[in-house]
Amino acid sequence: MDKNSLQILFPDFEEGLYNEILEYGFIKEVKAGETLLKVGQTIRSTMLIIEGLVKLYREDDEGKEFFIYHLNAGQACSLSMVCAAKHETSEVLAKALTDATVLAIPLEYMDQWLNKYKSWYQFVITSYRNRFEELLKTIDAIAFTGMDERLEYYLKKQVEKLGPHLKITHQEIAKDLNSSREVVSRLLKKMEAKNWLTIHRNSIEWLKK
Amino acid sequence: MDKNSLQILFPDFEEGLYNEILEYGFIKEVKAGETLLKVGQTIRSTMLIIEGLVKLYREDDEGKEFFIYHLNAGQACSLSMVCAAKHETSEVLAKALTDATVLAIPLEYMDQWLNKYKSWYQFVITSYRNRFEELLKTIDAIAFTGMDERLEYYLKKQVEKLGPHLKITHQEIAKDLNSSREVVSRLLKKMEAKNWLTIHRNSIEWLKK
DNA sequence: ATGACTCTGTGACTTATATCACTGTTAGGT
DNA sequence: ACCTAACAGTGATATAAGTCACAGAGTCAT
Repeated sequence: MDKNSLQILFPDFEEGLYNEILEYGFIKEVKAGETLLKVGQTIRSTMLIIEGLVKLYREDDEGKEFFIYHLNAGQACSLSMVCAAKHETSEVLAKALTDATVLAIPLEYMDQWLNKYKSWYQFVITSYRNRFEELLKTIDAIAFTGMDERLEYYLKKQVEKLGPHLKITHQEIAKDLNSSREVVSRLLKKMEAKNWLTIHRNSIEWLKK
Repeated sequence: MDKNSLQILFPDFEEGLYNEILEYGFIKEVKAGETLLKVGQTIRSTMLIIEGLVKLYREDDEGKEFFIYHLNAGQACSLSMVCAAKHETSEVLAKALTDATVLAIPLEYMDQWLNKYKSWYQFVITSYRNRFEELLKTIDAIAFTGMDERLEYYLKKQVEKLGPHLKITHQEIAKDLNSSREVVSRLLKKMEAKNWLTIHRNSIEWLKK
């Protein structure tokens, strides 16, 4: 980890802030599929994503996982910020979708920097706002629309982050949407008929728009 | 508005902060039913609720209103904080449920105080965390449970804020939950049979727990 | 190439919720 | 006291989504 790559990911930070991040942050590497953060886990540091893609889930009592949003390089886990600030435990589950590199900032610096660096404060506020918006959009999707639109919204989000060739099974999609494989299969068929996508074994190719 | 009543509502603020609030904040009175904040409206100040109860909604394209949470005296509209900080527009609809008094803080002070007053920073962070949690709980309710549990959760939230005598019609409940009156009526009947509540005209009395 | 396993497609059925149509009930204004 | 609206209850039906059962098709290891 060097200053240069930090600057590319977080271009608006101040000079001193880069130095402090390099001095006090520590790198954590996670393999694809591994869990970064469990529900109920105490958070001791704020996490900045340096490389890779992380998926955030909400979990219910029976262990069902409902996908809420992605975090990619250059973003921070807002939840880890709020929780860290209050020494509380996680409310969400975070999994690495690809191999990922995460920079952990011990919570004492998170606090200090908010007073010290305007750019850090802006970054934190912006992160909150963006996550808040994602949550609101998720609520829209499940409150106002049916599975067909939710599936479309879900696929679009995946495509945005991962490109049009999605390596994913119907079963996995169903799990993320808290639906069932058969329903997803049937809806995908309909979308294929409309030429929005093509279905392959273990993958989907998005064509629309 | 005097310092004393501020101290009761916001007991953890610093001396200087009370003074600045009194100096730069301005009072806004709203009648029950009035709209405090519209979707798309530019936010120029952060709002602290001094008196009354405010309901926050998410709105869809056709104007359907989905209830997300309450704000009561001593709380702040987090959304107004995030938006204000970025000079952006509102993503939610806020309505006064009772006559309400709101203290508006012009956004320039919101920023300054974060650097100046530790207690203000704590307050902002805590507000965020609480609203974030509410949103996650709302997602849980709609993603993982059926209308029966959602109705129960909804009624409990109302009772928490308003006491066990809820002056509300089935139609209004249905609107908040994005359901229909008939469904709500039937579910309420079932709950009445279980002695969780009694149904009156224009009101419900909560008995459970 | 065979067998085992995972992924996908599909028809039949169940269940929850929404919608429609209608009736009865209560409160308030004149 | 009567009329009108808003509110509430209920059966019938429609629709979306979840579940069950099973079959075919691709992939992998031996």
